[in-house]
Amino acid sequence: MILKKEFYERETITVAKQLIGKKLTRKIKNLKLTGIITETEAYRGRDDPASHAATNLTNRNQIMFGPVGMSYVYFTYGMYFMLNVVAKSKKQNAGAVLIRGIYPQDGIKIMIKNRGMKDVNKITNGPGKLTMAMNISMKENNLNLTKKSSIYISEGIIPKKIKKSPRIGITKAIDKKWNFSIMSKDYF
DNA sequence: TAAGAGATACTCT
DNA sequence: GAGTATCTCTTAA
Repeated sequence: MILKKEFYERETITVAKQLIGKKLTRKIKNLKLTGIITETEAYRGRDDPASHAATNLTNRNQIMFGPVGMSYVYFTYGMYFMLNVVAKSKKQNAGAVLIRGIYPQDGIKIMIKNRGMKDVNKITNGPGKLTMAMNISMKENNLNLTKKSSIYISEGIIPKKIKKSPRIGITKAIDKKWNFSIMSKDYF
């Protein structure tokens, strides 16, 4: 079951928490790569200084102001792509959830090849790593994740325990615990 | 095993 | 021109 648009049309933080344990699918031609989402972060709009959408509309962040359930891919640190899903309630002007980590399910061999390292526990446990393993780049920006296409998110497992932490790699609003994660042993 | 720094290019001011 | 929602390697203990 692919998650519908309504799933994303809620408070960004709620969506971030509920995306934990869901299944991310990436299709490349006849290849299928999937993984269980293990870590997410919520980024809101004007009320969140750490968010790209904290300032006015720009070329890069405009997707965060647009329709929910779309992908928001951007480039950072000169090397890495980040994968986000637009998610916000009707009251918010903007918002998105950063997918920070997955645990590989299908197509593990391909992901190992894309990453050039063998340890399955380390090939997709970071936002820059998973986009590399799944071959995600700016071409995957602004796609509809609620439809069966080259990327989508569907029902996965019910996580046992979700951990809350401050968000990673930011300097503003570090008091907000909007990072959610599970350990692989907490899947069931 | 932990800590530190370099790589590298795009976006906004 | 400065800063960045990161990763990996190197070094040292």
